Amino acid sequence: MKKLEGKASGSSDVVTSDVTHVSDATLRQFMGYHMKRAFNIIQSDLGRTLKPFDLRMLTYTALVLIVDNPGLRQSQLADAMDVERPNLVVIIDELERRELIVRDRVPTDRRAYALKVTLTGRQLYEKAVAAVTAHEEQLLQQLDGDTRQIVIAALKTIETNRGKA
Amino acid sequence: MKKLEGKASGSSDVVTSDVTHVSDATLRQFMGYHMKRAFNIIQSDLGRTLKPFDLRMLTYTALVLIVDNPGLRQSQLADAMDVERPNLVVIIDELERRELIVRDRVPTDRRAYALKVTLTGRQLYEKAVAAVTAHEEQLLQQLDGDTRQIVIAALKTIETNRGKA
DNA sequence: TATTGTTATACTCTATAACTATA
DNA sequence: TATAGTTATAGAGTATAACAATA
Repeated sequence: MKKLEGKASGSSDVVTSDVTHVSDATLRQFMGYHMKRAFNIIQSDLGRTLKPFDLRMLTYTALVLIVDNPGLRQSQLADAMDVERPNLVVIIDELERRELIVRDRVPTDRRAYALKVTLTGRQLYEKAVAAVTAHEEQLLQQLDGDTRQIVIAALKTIETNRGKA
Repeated sequence: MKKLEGKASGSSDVVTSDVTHVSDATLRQFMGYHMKRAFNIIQSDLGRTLKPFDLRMLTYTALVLIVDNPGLRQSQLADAMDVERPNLVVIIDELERRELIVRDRVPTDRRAYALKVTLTGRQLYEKAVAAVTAHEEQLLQQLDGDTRQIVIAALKTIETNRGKA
């Protein structure tokens, strides 16, 4: 929580309602509050890192998953990305328009597409992954390996508890 | 990462591109990836918790900070919430329209408003905080106190590194 | 009947510029 | 001239219903 300077109420005690320091006492214990703030920063920071490649977090994630899983179908990718199928369509459209991936037909199921990276896509992937790795190293430089692992494990646990709360 | 069932390619080896399990090998090391997934879950889960009170994460956070900091100004609140001032206006509008808070004039600075909770607002606050606390307890039940503190400390560190990466 | 991808649509959150009234 | 709050607006992410083609 940022400590807000505010304007001191002066030497008099007449003005009683001036807030010179914002307290987040009630929120401090809530994971969601900290998560949101940290995620906002990661999101915008990562956006800056990906801008030179004309990628956003969503297009970057989709590209990486397609490279790692050639032949992936859109519904599988949507599931893996935790994105609704309709919202994935525009993401795939964009990657295809830029000729970073292709939509191949699946011979055994003519409803589906097998997503594959192109050479151009793979080259962009290499550069983008390197940039993101360097960026994360900067962002997390003060956290040691053990701490990172604890955090990642905790985040996965939260995932697992989805819907139970 | 959810393990996707996929359809087995059958007993033959002819179909080579069927993905039966989505690998996130490249993404697994990225904090931003896990953070996004966990935050999405917290966000939607929390939304469900706050729905009976007709609150969202943003209106809830604003209400709590106003209760904890009577007389807070909008610009201070925007700063504390990491929200742009224009975006806070509609949040405050909504809370005021529902008579949960009031915009009092600051006598010493007629440009500013001193935000204060009403009795109705305070009553909603009590119930909402209790519900959110219970919800978080459910969501984080598998994480012990030490782990939670490590995670929160890590999230704050990320906040502190804002813009450096 | 069920599933894959698609279209259309709506709502929320975020970000910027420009205005007003005060300081 | 700078600041507090506001208006307008645009972009991005998310969510649901309904459709055509195929299984």
